[in-house]
Amino acid sequence: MSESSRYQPQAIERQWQQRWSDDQLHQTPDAGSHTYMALSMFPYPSGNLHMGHVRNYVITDVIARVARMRGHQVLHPMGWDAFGLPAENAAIERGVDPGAWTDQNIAAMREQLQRLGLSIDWDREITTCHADYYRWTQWLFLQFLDAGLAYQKDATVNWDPVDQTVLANEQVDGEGRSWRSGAVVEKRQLRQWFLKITAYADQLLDDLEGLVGWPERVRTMQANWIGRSRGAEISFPVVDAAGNDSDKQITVFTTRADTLHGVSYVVLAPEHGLVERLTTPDQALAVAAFRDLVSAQSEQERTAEDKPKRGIPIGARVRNPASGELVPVWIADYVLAEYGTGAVMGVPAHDQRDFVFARQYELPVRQVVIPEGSDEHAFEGGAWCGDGILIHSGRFDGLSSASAREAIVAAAEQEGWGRGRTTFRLRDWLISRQRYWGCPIPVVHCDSCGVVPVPAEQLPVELPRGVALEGRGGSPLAQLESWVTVPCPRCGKPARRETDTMDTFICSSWYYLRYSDPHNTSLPFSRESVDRWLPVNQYVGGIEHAILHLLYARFFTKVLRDRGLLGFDEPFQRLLTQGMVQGITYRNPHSGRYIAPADVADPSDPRDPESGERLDTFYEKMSKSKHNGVDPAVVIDRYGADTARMFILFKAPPEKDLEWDDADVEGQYRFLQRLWRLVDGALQRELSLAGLAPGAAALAPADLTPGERELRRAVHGAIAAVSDDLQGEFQFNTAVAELMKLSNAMGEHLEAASPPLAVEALHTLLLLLAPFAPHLAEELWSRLGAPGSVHQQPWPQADPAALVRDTIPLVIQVKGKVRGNLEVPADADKATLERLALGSDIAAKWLEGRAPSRVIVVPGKLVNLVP
RNA sequence: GCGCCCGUAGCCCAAUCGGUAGCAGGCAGGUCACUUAAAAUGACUCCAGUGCGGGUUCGAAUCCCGCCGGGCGCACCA
Repeated sequence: MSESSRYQPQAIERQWQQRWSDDQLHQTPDAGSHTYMALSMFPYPSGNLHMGHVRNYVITDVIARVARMRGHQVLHPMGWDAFGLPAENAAIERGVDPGAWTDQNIAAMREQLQRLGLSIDWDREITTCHADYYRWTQWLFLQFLDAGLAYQKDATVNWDPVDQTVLANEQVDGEGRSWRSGAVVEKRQLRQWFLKITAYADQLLDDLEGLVGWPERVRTMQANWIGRSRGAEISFPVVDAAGNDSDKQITVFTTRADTLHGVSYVVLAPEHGLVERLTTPDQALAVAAFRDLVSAQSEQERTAEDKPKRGIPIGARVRNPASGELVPVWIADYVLAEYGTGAVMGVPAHDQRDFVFARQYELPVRQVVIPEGSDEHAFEGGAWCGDGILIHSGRFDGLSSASAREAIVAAAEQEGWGRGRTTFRLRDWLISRQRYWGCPIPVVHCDSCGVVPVPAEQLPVELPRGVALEGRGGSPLAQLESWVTVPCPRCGKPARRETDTMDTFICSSWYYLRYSDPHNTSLPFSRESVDRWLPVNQYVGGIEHAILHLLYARFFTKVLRDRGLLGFDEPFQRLLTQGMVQGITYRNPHSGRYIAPADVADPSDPRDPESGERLDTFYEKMSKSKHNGVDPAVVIDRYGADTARMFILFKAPPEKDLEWDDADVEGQYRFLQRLWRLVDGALQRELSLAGLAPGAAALAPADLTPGERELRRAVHGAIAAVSDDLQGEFQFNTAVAELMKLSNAMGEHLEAASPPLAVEALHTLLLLLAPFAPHLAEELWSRLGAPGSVHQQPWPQADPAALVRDTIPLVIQVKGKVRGNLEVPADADKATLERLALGSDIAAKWLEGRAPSRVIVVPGKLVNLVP
């Protein structure tokens, strides 16, 4: 018979990848309604596959493979988020063509990806920077334009001085830094294109509730970002010097209409449009100086919470529409022009910021709400910001805050000085970018006709090639006069193309839809295809897109639904946010320098190779600058893709961070070798899966030896456990552990087992292994003579009969403490268990003859005797 | 400041409804076997009482309260 052999992944992996590709094993079926779409967030083609990618795609691959074995028609595609600044920067630095550079990177990365043995349907690959894709990005933009959801406006926007372009709010972090370049953004006044995402704010928020397959924290992050706040707008008429109402008024937004009678001043944002018109001549100079001061501050300085609040009265006064009282108008740096109405009412008694401000400028503090059940609240520490009962509020006295808010809004609406209103923190999405390597915005500016959309049949508006990129700022396209000047599509007179390109997040807001119909040349996708495959059953990607991409994609889906292009509300049914891959990191605590692990002689006592200083050791996200990265290609070269896959899946639960550890990789490699030897041993015995009729289920349990029964229990226990780990929450780490357990049990019992049982065990092992280590499973499947591909087999079913035990160890507790075990029949009822327990030596010893006052019986588990 | 998540052996991690904390699994360590030796392999094995303090319960890693430590989000949003 065959000689024993060694597991050599390098020899088998490429061969199977080729075979699968030749056999079109991963092609998406076009018939059937039992569809399943498994999707990874597509990568930016940097040219280098890193471990984070590997983790992402391996997780999705296992999900796709299991779905296939469970009988679904599976769509598991891949594509490239291929517009973006790295290509343009490479062009500027090295003079290469961004398109060619990107295509090269894609080729390199595709090659690396294919080495992982992913079951991707490459026929559906999409690339966002290719005209056959971005043509439809432009087409969709025109849909937004047509729906009134795309518009231009002058606005204060975030300018990234490093990347030389504007950014959306979502792309600036809490410290005011660009998500890409890390540079602190500047504020600029520019005319820009926006998408009206705020029109969908309510839906985007409300529908989060239905996304039960999403991690709670992603949903909260989005809810926070959208930031709905229900309140009221109240208008304060501006009065003239004599105290009579003028035709002007200041409208404030408040969530605390109940505190209206406590207003002691009204504050405008320094940038508010009314400031100039309302400032009295005697205050004009001071106001101008103050506004200069404020505008000189960065956003960050201005919004720091601990910063003292500064303000100045502008001389005007307004009348409180509820009390008739006249109060002064101020401007202050703590009021933001962009939020609400850019104006607030100052209620020092009931708002901490107003309180601080009032103390500083000696403005009156008037209490109009008292905590329920108390008298007056002392204002030593600050404002009373909770709800309570109204006082000093005229006709609203005695109402609770909640009912007062309603009553005051009702009165305001009736009397015409206010109304209920909801505001959002969410801003419209700024999508213009002053860069070259992006999707051109398909509009033309005509002196006679204004903004004219490029007619759909003229799409794509192709990105001109051979543009000189110098990185000097300003839209590179604007310098290409021959491209810019076009006849107006409407009147034919000379007009100018829009020279900004779109935010690349637009491209990624709909790519998942295109996979359903990637070669469609008359539409971005057909309604039939998109409704057949989408929404995505399982989406997998990094948490860093919790707000950005995931919010934009949800917005797009809703708009396209309203345009009749698709028939669902949400794009991603379930979302798995995988954790980071971290590498061991050494840093010299004095110099702050990162030391590559290869330069650390003794990991148990890490020293700086130059100075000999002791190094700090920790795990951090892999990155070039920290020298803590592990190259997937190196791991695959050494151990094979299956080992890399198994390690990544086993080392940590998918949503947790994973600490890369070479020793553990080695351990996984050993496990796969054990499997190989296990099968090798079976081949020595001339066992075969050729007939594939295990027939073990037909064997009466009574005919089995104890070892065989143990083996069957292990086999079917593993089926049950792995199946369970792979549905609902994905617990790949415990699923792999179950495989190890099974292999351990097989190591123990396989040799002594009769052929049908051994065959059943081997068969099952390979089926369960297939999604995790697809090459090895296929190779062993083939070596055992089984027909076809292991990847086209149905997922195994556990036989409940195999799991049944005759006796179980019953735990005897006395007063909740474990005192011993008793072997009892597995099917014994409560009364029997109680009798057995009470009659046991354990009970006799610990109860010392007393009868228990209480007996708790948990069938199949334990009996607790309480004296 | 507000909200969410996490804390179990030296390390990574398990533990349906609250029901024997690990014959879940792995890494590292130790002993032994095989070997001339080593590697590889196999067998056995050491190690925690679940961050801390209370509470509920017959019984708490699991539920509740308060702390400590770590991570994340939001934060002058009216």
